This record gives sequence, structure tokens and C-alpha cells, in this order.
Amino acid sequence: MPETHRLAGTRYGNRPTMKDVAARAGVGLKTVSRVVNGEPGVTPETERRVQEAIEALGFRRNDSARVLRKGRTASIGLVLEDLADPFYGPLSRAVEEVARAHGALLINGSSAEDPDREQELVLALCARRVDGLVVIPAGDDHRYLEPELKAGVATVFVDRPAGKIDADVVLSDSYGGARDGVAHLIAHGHRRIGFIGDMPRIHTAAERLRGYRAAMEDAGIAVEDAWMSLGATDPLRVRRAAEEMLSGPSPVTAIFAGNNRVTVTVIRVLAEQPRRVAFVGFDDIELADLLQPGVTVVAQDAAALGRTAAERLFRQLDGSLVVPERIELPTRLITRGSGELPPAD
Amino acid sequence: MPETHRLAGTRYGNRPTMKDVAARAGVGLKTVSRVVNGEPGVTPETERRVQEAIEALGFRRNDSARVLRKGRTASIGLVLEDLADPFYGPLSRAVEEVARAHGALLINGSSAEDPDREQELVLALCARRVDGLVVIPAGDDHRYLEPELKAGVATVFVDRPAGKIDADVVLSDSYGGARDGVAHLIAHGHRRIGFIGDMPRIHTAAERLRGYRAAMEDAGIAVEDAWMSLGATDPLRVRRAAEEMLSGPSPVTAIFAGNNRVTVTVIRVLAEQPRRVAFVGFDDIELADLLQPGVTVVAQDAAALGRTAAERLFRQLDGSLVVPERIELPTRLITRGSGELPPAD
DNA sequence: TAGAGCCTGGACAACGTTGTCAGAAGCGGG
DNA sequence: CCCGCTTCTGACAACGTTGTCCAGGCTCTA
Repeated sequence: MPETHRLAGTRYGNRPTMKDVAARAGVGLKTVSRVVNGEPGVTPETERRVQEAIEALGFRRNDSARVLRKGRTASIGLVLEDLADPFYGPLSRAVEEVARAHGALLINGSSAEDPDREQELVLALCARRVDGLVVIPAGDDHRYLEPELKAGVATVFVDRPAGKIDADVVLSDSYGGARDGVAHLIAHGHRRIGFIGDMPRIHTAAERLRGYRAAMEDAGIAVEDAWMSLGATDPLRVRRAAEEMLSGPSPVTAIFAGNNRVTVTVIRVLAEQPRRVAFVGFDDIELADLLQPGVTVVAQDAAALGRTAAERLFRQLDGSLVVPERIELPTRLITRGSGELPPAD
Repeated sequence: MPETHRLAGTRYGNRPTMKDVAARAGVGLKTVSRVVNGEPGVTPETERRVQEAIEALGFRRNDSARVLRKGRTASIGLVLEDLADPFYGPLSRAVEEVARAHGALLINGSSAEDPDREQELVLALCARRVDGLVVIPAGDDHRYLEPELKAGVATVFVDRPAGKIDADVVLSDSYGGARDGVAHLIAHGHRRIGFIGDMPRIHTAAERLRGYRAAMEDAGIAVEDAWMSLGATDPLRVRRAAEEMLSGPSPVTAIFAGNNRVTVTVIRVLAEQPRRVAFVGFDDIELADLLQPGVTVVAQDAAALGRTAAERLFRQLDGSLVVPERIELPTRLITRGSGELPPAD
């Protein structure tokens, strides 16, 4: 009575299993398995009968059972900060493409920059036995991953290095990029340059700050505290920070922004200013070329970050990689106008 | 000999199981299960011993086995068109938040607007026994999902309706939004208005085209074929289409763009034009307010689409929803300047 | 002190699949 | 006509977890 399936009544219907298919096709369980997996040694006639039964019952192999038996899940996990951030979209997509090329699915989650949530997510992924992990870390202590690494879970950190463990990491050259960006402003005559960035506990933020300081020092400029705002993340605080450094006793004539979110807010503030203030931002943003003036940025290639990380991940899984490495991708200064404005004081 | 674990030598190390933990803690298998799941009936002293063993071995529960036993995976699948598209980032994030609130993980994939790839992804997700699916369909025939629906896989379609099956769907009011946007241009004196949109086989594209036609008809304007470009997706073709309708025998004085990608390209083209051409785009874009002139758009709330869909999904899983419904979310016309320019001919 | 009842812990089966292995059937050659 | 070989098929165990059920030890009361 095939109807019992629908009548069984549990809200979550009983799905047909290979056993059901076998019964319907009048063959053995293993034969169904063979057909489903395209293994050789099945007569065309038998295969047809099995296919028919599969079709009729709407059978789909239960991958949980398969994974349990085989050990590999053909899925990888991606933990990032915020899927909605335009910087992570292309990165995520690049990871997905590589995963797809290797027949793997992508499970992903946003840590919202919260170390606990990061750990929770990563461990949940490990419990699902993902074959590998791509992590954009929020925290700075990843020793909780030691058992996983030992167990052979491939792991690559992206955008920021892992904390207190030895693991692969793929980064953009935040320090060099920021230094070049600030040096660019200095080369155009600026000396009072503001820096607005994220909390220095975030590696990239710290590196970009370091790049800013290095460029200033190289030029022999003493940085004033009032020129730096660290940890301003939400638009309101960024706005306030920008307005303050533009109106203090020694107002800045140029601003360097530490990431894309800061950039969009600062651009808004600058658009309201009576005088032209030079600007360079870290991360490219869409339509930057169409603004007046065009926005000069230090661009990093988010897709390349994701692709590089994912490829490394699968090379770990191949067994062709053993020693963790640190890969740093270059950034690119794109001049569009805002960074080439002269000081206006 | 606990060392055998490390020595075992299979590249994919043997992970400790509950059995190993039980042996080490000197308790029964089920007791470990109880501790791991926080079930009652374990002495604090026993629990401590078990926890210690878990810690020492780096044990993580194998969720594949758990799923196999329990039937639910606590994960949902999201199939969309392109994770890298800024429209889908917030949508995806919203789905994730709702999933998280329900203790579920999110698996997602991009169909790249390819129906076969959509089906492949969806079926892979079903094989993993996701509890539910949020699908932004690429194809127009979803009968392949019938067995899944029957089996109780909660399913919600977003942004575009399902094809040939009866399922929940959450949409933006593409027709109404486009009609309003075009009517807005007409109200500002335009009569020769161009439309550049995606392939009409995509539901939203067809609806927006329908809205355009409706607005034109309402105003008694006969639409010329040269004013419409359908299926131009890549920047080059969009550019060509825009340039053609701006230079023909009866050049348009305004353009309506069918989605965000078309919008950014058209804006570039218009910026190069000697005369001012009015513009309204479907979908809001970042920094639209800072361009000269500001970009008038018909905005849809991507996060709300995702949230609504996901909430409906979990209500299906609760069992509180039975009858598929079609929910249409309103759009909002945001005037910023480009849509209020008068005709310049 | 015996009996009732509770609390803790463990043995065992089951979930749906795949790997192993052995049996059955078909076929050709001696 | 029988043997041996190949080709196809199926029985069975195992993967790691959880649900069921029972046993043993304890406390409490009469």
C-alpha cells in the first residue's frame, strides 16, 4: 500500500528509501544503490526498472546516511562578517564557484563581528562535518579549532589572520595599501590628514592604521590624536568623527577612510562641506567614478581573496598542501579625483 | 591506546565518537549522549567526568548521524541568482537571521540564472534533507519539486513565482512599481520614454515591462519598438541599447531601467551625454543620492523580502500554514532629481 | 527491616546508506 | 555434458547517534 506513505500522518512525511525503491522494482537494496551511484554491473533492463521505481516514488538519496557511511560531506563552510556587506558578496561568490568546481556545496553564516558567534558557527559547521572551512575571523583566538585541524578539516583564514594557531591565511596588503593611499595624499601637498577606521582589534583595521602612521612618519609629519578616529563603525559615529576633525583647531585637509562603510559615510559628509576636502578610501565602491569628484580608492580584489582561499582549501584536501602559509595579495590605488585635490586652507 | 587515533594515518583522521568518550570517562554510551544534549538524569560528578573526556579528546558530535536518527537537519537552503549581486546580499542576510533565530543553518548557492543549475542545486539541498527551501527561481517549471513538497519540505519562492506548482511566493510589486516610475516621468512631461530590462522570461522583467506599457497606455502614448530593449544584461549590450535609443530618429528624453545592474550602466551612459536625460531605475543603489543629479528609483526592500519569506518558511514548518499564498510587498518611489528633469529636446 | 518508588546508567535497536563478499546465472570450450 | 569463467545480484555489517526499555542502587516510609 503505497498510500500509507501519505497517510502515515507524521507531519514530516516519510520519504521513500532505497529499500522502498528496491521492493517496488523487485530487486535488492544494493542494486538500487548501484544505479543511484552509477556504479557498473547492472543490466540495462534492471536499471530501467529501478529508474522507473525511483521516478514513481520520487526517491532522493539521503545524503546524511551517505555522509555517515563515507566520511566526506562534499560541503565547505564559509564564516564571514556580514553577507550583506558589498565587500563579501563577491568574495562569497568566488568561494562558491571554486566549491562548485569541486562538487561541493557551500554553507555560510555571518558572525556579525562577534567572536562568540564566530565560534558557535564554526563549531556548528564542524558538527555537520564540513570538509573544509573558510573563515573571516571575528575573534583573535582560534585554539578551539585545534581538534578540527588535527582531525583533518581543511581550514583557510581570509582577510585577517588566525589567532594563536598555525593556519593558512590569505590577506590583502592592508598596511601597504593604506601607506600608499596616505602617501598619495601627502604627495598632493596634504599634511593634516585624518584617519577614520574600525576598531584596532580587527587586524585589517590595525594594519591600515599602521600604514597611515608609516606614511605620515616617512613624510616627517607628527600625527595629532584629533586626526584619528578608531572604532567608529556606525554611520552616526563616523559622521561625528569626520565633522570633528574638519572643524577642530587644526582641521584636516584630507581624510583617509579605513573601509568601504566608512567611505560612504565620509563621502556624504564631505559633500556637505563648503570647501573641498581630499579623500582616499580603502576598498572600491560602486559608482565611485561617477561622483563629483570621482572617489580615489585603494582597491582590493575581494573575489581574488575568496578564490585564492578556496583553491588553497581544496589543495589541502587533495593532500598536496601541508605547511600553512601566509599569502598577501596586493592592492591597487585607483585615482579618480578626490585624492588628487590640493589642500584648501 | 588512544594514540592509535593519531597514528591511524588515514589522511582524514578518525574523529573521536561518543563511544570513545564513554570509554575514557568510564560510563555508558547513552550517558555521554545525555550530557552532550543536556538531558536530565546525570549526576554532576558523572557529567564532570564526561565533560572532561569530551574536552580531552576534542569530541564534536557528528550531526550526520544525529540527522539520520532524528529526521530534521535544522538547516535551510537558499538558492538565488548571484550572491555577488548587491540586491541579494541583504536578502540573504535577512534569511540567515531568521534561520538563526530558529536555530537553523543556511546553505546557499547561486543558480547564475540557469534553470538546470537551479534544479541541480535544489535537489542537492533536498538530498541533504534541508528542512526548508527559499528559492529565487531561475526556471519556470518546478514540478520536479513535487515529491519534496509531498514529503513536507517547506518551500517558499521569492522575487519570482514558482512555475507549474502551487507554492508560497513572496514578491515585490514589480508591475505597480514600474508603472508608477514611468508615470512619474510622464508627469514630468516626458512622452518618449525608453525601457531597458532583462529577458521577459524572467517574471520580474516581464512584470516591469508590463508596468511600463500600462503607464504609457494610460497616458495615451504609443510605444515605439526602438524604445524598448529586452534581455540586455551585460554592460556592453545595455550601453549599446541606451545609446541607440538616445540617438535614433525619435530619441527618448527619459529612460526607465528594469533593474540595478541596468541602472548603473545607464547612469554611466547618461553621464556622458551632452544633454540631460531623465532617468528612473528599478531597485535602489548605494550612493544614489550623491550623484549629480541624484538618482530617482523605485526601491524594493530586499531584506523585507527575505525576512518575510523565511518567516513564512518557518511557519510552514510549525505546521501553522497550510495553504500556499502569494504575498506582494509594495515598492517605494524615491525622488532624488534624475526622474524630475524636464524633457530636453 | 522490608517494600515501594525514584534516580541513574547502560544494552540494544534503528535511522538509510555503502563496502564486502559470496552466491546465482549465463556462457563458451573441452 | 560438465567445468570454469564472467557477469550480475543480494545478504549483511558498519557508520555514530538517539529512543526505548530495563536493571541496579539508593532513599524514604511504614
